[in-house]
Amino acid sequence: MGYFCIFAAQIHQKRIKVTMAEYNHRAIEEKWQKHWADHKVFKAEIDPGRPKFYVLDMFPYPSGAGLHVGHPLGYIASDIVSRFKRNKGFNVLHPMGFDAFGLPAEQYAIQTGQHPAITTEQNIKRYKEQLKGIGLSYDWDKEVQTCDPKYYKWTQWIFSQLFQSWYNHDSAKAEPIESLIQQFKKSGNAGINAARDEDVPAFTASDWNSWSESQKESMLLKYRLTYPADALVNWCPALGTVLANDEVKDGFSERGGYPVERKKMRQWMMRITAYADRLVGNLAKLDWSESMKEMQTNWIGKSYGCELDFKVDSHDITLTCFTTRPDTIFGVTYMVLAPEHELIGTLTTPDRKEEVDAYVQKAVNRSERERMSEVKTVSGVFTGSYVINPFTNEKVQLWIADYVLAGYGTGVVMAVPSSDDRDFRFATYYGLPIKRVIGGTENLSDPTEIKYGKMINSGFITGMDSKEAVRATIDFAQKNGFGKEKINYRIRDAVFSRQRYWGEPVPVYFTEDGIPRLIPDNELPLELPPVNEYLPTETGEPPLGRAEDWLYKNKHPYELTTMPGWAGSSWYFLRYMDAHNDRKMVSPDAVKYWNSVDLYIGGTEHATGHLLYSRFWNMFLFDRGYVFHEEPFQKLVNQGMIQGRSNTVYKMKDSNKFISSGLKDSYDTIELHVDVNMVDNDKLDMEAFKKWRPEYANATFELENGEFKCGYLVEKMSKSKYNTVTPDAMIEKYGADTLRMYEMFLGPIELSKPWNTHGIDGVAKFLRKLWALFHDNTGNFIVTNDKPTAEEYKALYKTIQKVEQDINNLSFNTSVSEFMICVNTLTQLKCHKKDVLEKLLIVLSPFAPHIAEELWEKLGHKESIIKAAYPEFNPEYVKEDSFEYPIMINGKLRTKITFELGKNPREIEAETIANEVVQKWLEGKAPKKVVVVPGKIVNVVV
RNA sequence: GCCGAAGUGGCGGAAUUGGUAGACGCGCACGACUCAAAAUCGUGUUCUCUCGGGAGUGUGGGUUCGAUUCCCACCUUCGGUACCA
Repeated sequence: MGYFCIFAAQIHQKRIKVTMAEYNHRAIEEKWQKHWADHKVFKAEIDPGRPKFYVLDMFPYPSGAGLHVGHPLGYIASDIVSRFKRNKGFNVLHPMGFDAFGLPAEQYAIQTGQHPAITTEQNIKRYKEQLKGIGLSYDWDKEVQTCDPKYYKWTQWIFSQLFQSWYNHDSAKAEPIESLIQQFKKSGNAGINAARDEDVPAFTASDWNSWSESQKESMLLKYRLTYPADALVNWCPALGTVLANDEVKDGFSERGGYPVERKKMRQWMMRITAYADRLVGNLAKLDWSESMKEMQTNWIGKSYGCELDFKVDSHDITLTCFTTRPDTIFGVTYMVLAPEHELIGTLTTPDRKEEVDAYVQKAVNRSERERMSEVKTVSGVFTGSYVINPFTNEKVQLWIADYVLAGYGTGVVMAVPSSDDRDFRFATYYGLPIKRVIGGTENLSDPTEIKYGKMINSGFITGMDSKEAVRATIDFAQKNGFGKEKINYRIRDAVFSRQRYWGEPVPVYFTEDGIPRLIPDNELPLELPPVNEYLPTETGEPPLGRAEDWLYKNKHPYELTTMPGWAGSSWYFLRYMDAHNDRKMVSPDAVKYWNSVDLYIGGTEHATGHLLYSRFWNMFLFDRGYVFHEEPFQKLVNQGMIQGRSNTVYKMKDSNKFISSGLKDSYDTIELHVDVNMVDNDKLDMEAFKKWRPEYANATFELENGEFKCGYLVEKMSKSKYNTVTPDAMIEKYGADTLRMYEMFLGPIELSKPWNTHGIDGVAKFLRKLWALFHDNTGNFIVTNDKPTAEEYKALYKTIQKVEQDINNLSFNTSVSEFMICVNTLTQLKCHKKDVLEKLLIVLSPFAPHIAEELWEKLGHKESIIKAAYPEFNPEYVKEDSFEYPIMINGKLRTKITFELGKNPREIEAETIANEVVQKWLEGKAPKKVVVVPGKIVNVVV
């Protein structure tokens, strides 16, 4: 590898000396990056006199591998917008920081004993160097790092605010907990419509007032927006921590891919469910992609329906089920409980006990993964009890089955085999009755094929339409007191505890009664204590249990779990506005001015994690008056992933001979990955390959057409596949400006595509051409003060117009094309005019800022091009003289007619076109008949 | 299974509200300059053909004078989600 780099660099330098003597990207880029940093050119300060624009990148987790060429795609796009907006006169806030708490640094610490802060710091340093090398216009004075105590002081402070708040559904916002206490004192909890735990008993004011401090506190925990609970969580034994739902994919951890199991543990929770309705409802107002909104909508999973009460036969028990299809109530032929349901013991008849116990045991012990892999299999058991359908007074069997989830609705389902697939499969398997209630299903072998229609066999709703029947049944149930309208959500409260070291400590300690108490704001931050090892303790406590003498006021134990990765990232966009404020999370003046993010660029992978949690926290802070906009991210763009393009060679088995790709089928070969840096356009550099590994030193090659061709694969970029391309290598070879433009040229930013270094030459050529156009053979800068011709202006203004449109649509690939066309045209016209260059540079500067600054300076400007005003588009020069419009003759022939400028064909009266045709078509031979198709086209009959 | 996005030359990708499909770049071929190579510049490059044309934007239909664009059905790829009642 080392050998190869030297080799490649030599080849490359030779080329540069000969061909690009003048355009020295290294010197230019170094010069301007230093200039920008020294003069703090991108510093953004509150300026009420200027309009603001906030452009945000999703800040990275600084991993040990550094950035590869795929990471900066979104950063370059947002940088172009930032620089463009600055030229347009906006005061642009464009910050960067680091999401620095996280598992990889901690795993590394476990292996090496090195404090994660040290590796994190090293990685951040490397990231910053790489980012600066690309010439991104960040205001580094606003940098934040989530692991910095000065930052996480405020993460802890937000936690405290959540702890001291409850959600009032009547006012539809979070309120201070004091207002709840006042109501409890006055009238108990009757009439309070709060987001709270399910198991809250009713109590009166005198109950409340008679309670001890501990009793009151335990009750308040059921209302607070963050609260401890014994929750069934996703436990990952390999990582030794719990994971949030969005961190689990198909039963495996998203990071590391370790198996995850269900386990009941005491956890801090975030009452995000309180905000479910607003989180869904607000999506309509946001300028996000439909797919992104869809993902969040599905994740929140709002469904309309009702709860219905079923009395259990010969018990004084009522089972409540949730259904979205109360209209099918007359088709209920049995009822099902989740295996975790708490009443199973009571409801199982003695003769069924043994079988039920065995089933429940099996179902509950099964891991999430097993349960998922057996999705389509049917299993269940009869309890021996019966329930009574409140609409028909019919007795139906009560079953237990694992297709019913304890966590959704009430854990009880009314089964309608004739309209639900799962119920149908279950009923068929166990021979339970099936009663058809929807018209049209009478003769179907699978009645679930028709889900909506006219109700049949359904008592008083027979003949109604499904929709109508839903309304009627809900009304009926409400009137008779055995049901109520209900909206159910799929989303669960978020688990907020991690059994980990490298995260924000939860600012809580416990008093003797086991009640959590907040650490006062003025004592924050609660800093991470040193520990001798980053593993859980022998007694199974989180790593913080190892911290010696770590007690609040020397006597109260602290909370030992830490916050999850998403805590720090859920509000960082606010901190950037006022990054160094040590008295407030962010000053009201700063939030008032910068308000919300105008453009947010990042990957789709955060749809149900970061982007949802951030909206939740921001909404909460809005409710409590700390920020002034409900939604944090107005416009969101998801950049695609850049995959790696791996190259492979085919080695003959039992030989050191390699076969060129096209010939491989005639031999028995094995496919091996080779470093893509030794391959150019799938042609292998054989000398470099021989030096790559000692075992290949005497390799031989079977060539085709005199060269050795490699195969290729599109895969994730990774070191082990030798397909990583770093921005550093590209910048060294081609320069940052070329890299920036090439990444944009690759295609629409939303699209995922493999990286292919090959096409970068085209962009590099463009910049060299631009440079060459304004320099003579000896390297002297040449511009003239002549007034540009109309033709030259046309080339320029077309580009100005197109690029401005493109930036507004974020379609940068076509802008790059446009620049190429412009420079090619100017080269052909031999245009060295100052006026043209000046305007072109301003338009180009967001894309290729270094070369633009350099030429700008050569033009004699003292101020950075950042401060230059974006040139106005002058339509005078771009006007076409005429346009052509297709004409139909005799309904068949087609020709074109040329029209004067300024008239869109659709704006011209069809008759006018017809007249033109009469005059111009077939000179001397007037059409016999002109047919006008209204609003469309003229059909001329000759 | 459900939801969403997308299918255009050898490749990445262009194409306003339906109006000359393939912009721009890569690659390839030829030419100029070179002793030569690189670089640079120029020409050509969807396929096919009997050189007049014919076919062509995943497939099959439809609407239209006209469809990459709109409608219906299907196929493929990618992303999300999955016993959510």
